[in-house]
Amino acid sequence: METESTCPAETLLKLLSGKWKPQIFKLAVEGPLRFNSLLRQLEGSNKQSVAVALKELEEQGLLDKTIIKLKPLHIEYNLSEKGKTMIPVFMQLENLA
Amino acid sequence: METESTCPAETLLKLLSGKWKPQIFKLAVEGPLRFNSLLRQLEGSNKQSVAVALKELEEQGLLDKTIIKLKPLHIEYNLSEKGKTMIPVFMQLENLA
DNA sequence: TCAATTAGTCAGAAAAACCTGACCTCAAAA
DNA sequence: TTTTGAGGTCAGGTTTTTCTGACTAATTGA
Repeated sequence: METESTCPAETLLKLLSGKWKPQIFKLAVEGPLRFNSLLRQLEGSNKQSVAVALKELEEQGLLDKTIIKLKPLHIEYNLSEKGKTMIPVFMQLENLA
Repeated sequence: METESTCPAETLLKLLSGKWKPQIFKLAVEGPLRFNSLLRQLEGSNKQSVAVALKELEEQGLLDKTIIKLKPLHIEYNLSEKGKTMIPVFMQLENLA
């Protein structure tokens, strides 16, 4: 993933660039994500790509990763505050289709 | 460039996916484009990539290609109506930076 | 203790995107 | 009539992204 650019919109588009990030982001808007169930929802995807996408979305500050220390101990990904600020743009994008 | 997707936002993001499309789109918002001058403005770019990006943006319906039959006969790319509907989203994207 | 589930990592291969340099067409200027 | 500028195309190679399959670690249930 490249980072530098002089065009702000380009930078933003890059946040959701990649084959799986837009879909993952959309699902994150709908609710918390967990690795294996996400993998099953993204038809044609694979562990590696989903893992990388999740890690990048987390590094970019769009998702928060939480370890849930209950019953079968799992990990949850939720939209961060920064992620939430992107919802309106994302929605506008959907309505343009 | 892939096309099919079930996520509308993804489809839209794809319209501006690729190394040069966001910059080209931005410049198109500012005014008509011509091939060689565009090439000079996009530092580090090359004929092939710019030609492909322009062709795709045109196919996607974001740019209109016009042959200007005057004096030195040239070709102009302008934002289409569909392209114009994307300006607000694009601007919002810029403000998120 | 053995198997299953969750959440990954890693190396290597395959596919997609991008770049380079040579070449082409058309029109006008020298 | 050779050169120049605009606007490209094309083959081939490099770089980036994505995918595959094997493997790991922690926890839990049988």
